[in-house]
Amino acid sequence: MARAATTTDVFNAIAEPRRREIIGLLNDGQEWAVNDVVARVRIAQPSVSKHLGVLREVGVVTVVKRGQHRLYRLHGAQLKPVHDWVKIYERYWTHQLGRIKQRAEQKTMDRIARENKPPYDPKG
Amino acid sequence: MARAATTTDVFNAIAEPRRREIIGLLNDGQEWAVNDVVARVRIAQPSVSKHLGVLREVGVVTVVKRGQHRLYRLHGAQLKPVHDWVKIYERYWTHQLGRIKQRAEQKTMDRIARENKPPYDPKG
DNA sequence: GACATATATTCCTATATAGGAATATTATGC
DNA sequence: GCATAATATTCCTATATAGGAATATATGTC
Repeated sequence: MARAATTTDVFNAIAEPRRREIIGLLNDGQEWAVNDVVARVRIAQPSVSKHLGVLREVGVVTVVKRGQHRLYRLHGAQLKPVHDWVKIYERYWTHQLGRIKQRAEQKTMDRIARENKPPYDPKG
Repeated sequence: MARAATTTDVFNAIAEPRRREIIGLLNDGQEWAVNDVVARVRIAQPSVSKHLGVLREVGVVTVVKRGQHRLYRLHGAQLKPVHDWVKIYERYWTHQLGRIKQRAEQKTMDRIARENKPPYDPKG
């Protein structure tokens, strides 16, 4: 099987750094014509159109026609699943204990982990 | 150019849902042997090994050998860049205004956006 | 209608997957 | 040393990119 399409979900869509860059631009709450983006990120216009297309397919941007322009707007709420997912792991970098205390806690976890393993029977 | 390698950064690594699933398992603070993971997620062992390899390359998991086992442990701090990035967009879904107020605010933003555009000169 | 502007689409290529199957590697027990 | 267990690696294939180049499709202007 190949890798999932970039349009499969928002996780795949934002894996591409240029798409994150574009999302960052649109975060000013304004509507952006394609050429506005082009002028800022210095990616060729067809590539920008394609990236915007991917973002639109996953709902991260919306688009309206106005004259010969297509105005893109960020629909940031679509990024929530990423936030929800990664938030689960927040405690790994926030809630800063001192290094020493942290290491002690780590050792405790190690011991507990060893005592409790295995959490289930692979052959069950 | 092809898509960036899954091991390029953590954004690419977590785009694959099965890898996120594995990360979720390891979040119990314990060490997991490969077969423990295999028994839980019902992906073939070679695939699990490969997924763990990708996660290891981007530093999301660490591994130690113990006997014939390889014990994988989550190093969740490596997920911080994802959190930092997506946190920028938190205001799109938290800080809940009522629907009506939200829509009014939206219209205000629309007007401001129109008045202020363009924020720079594409031909400058 | 001719022409320019804004944007999308098509065609191309190199590259890299994810999974399956088979096999290799490493460690353990006897 | 041999069988077994645990894990990694290799080989295969279908698929899907991202970007470049060229072109197509509106739309606006005179």
